[in-house]
Amino acid sequence: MAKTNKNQDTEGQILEAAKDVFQKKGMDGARMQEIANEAGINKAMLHYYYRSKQLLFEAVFSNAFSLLAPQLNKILNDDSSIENKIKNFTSNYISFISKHPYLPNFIIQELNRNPKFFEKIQQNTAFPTLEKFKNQVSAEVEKGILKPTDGEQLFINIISLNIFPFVATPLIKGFLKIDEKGFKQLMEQRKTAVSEFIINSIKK
Amino acid sequence: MAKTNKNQDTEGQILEAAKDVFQKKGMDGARMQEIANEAGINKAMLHYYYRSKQLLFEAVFSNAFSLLAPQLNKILNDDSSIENKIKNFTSNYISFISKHPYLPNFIIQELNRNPKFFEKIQQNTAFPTLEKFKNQVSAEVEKGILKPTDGEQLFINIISLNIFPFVATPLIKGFLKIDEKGFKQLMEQRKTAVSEFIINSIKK
DNA sequence: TTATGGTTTAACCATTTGGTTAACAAAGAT
DNA sequence: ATCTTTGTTAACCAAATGGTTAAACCATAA
Repeated sequence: MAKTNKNQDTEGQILEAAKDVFQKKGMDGARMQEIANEAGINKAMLHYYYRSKQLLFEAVFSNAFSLLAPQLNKILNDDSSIENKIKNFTSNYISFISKHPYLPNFIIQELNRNPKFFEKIQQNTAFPTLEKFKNQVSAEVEKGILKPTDGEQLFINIISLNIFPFVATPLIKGFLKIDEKGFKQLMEQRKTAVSEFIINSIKK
Repeated sequence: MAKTNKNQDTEGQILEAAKDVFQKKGMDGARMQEIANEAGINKAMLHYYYRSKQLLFEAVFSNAFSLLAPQLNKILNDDSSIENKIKNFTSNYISFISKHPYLPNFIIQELNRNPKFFEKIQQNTAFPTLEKFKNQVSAEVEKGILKPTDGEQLFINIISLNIFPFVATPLIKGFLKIDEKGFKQLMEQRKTAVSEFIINSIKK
């Protein structure tokens, strides 16, 4: 069994290895040889399947981004109340990122390196927009459910509180003098602490 | 006038150029030649004054970090009330970073690349600790000024809300469909919006 | 004036790195 | 069986890059 076909999904192995290396080291720090080693194949295969480092990188980046986009959609385009959305998003997002710890930093870093990537991605992925969220905030303010609140600022606050600790993990570990275990505990607490913090602030 | 001395502070020019290049491109993306060009001198001078890329980088990094540390001290080791600290810090920090936009991302990125830097820095710089802040939060909770609040989580929230938008600028510009001007406006609003948001949440 | 010492430069070097090539291997098609 | 296509590899290449060197430069102390 196994090994009937020659190409045991080499392409997939490459993408997997590339994901690991690129997410840990970034475009500039990553080495094609290291990706090949990690995939257990010859370096020439990387070019056979993906032509260039740049294209391989873009494949990984698109992939990562399209993993994150649906997460954001949960808060932007869903029909529950703002309060429920915040609760769900916070808890889900922290769970999700705990499984993909390099993801947010990778995306942010590479977006800073080359902001044009955003446009490139925007076309491929089904892209979340803010309109609905802003309207919903206005509506709930009007109804007296929320205090006067700017939807854009609220959106920034939500993603800041949820994403930042995973982007700045070493900084937080350093200041709080905690190790990986302590960090995980803290993030576990944040699944509820963050949404409470936000809701306390905006709910009338 | 001028040009009496041979070494017109070449060392300083190098550091300045290195700062620019390293902060924009990171350790891996930076090129010694580019730093030399930006400083308008021969590449060999970089090695004459700083021995190696690694050491030049560390000089820049230490410098950047010791610029940021005092900012954090404002919130950690100062005698005003929690509420006032948050107000002052938020406003000051956003002003400060607007003048050094690459700083937070640079530090976070390079700390992720090599978390050991933290220890290296911790020895040099007068290093802010969380003890005082945590005690103060507990005290104000006890006195009934604040709702029950965990000091560590509050600290994370404060720095998340203040720093994240500057780390993830391209992301935010993308989602909100705004340009540099719109972004600056938004950050200007945040000088008060963020502290109100936090205080609304924790004040009894 | 001329040694002297730090400063600066052009040329050079070894290594790394992304990418290519040519030969080979394994299936599938005929 | 043999031809053809696809997958895979070792060896190779040119460019880039961090770093070195030896000579030139130049302010100044003797």
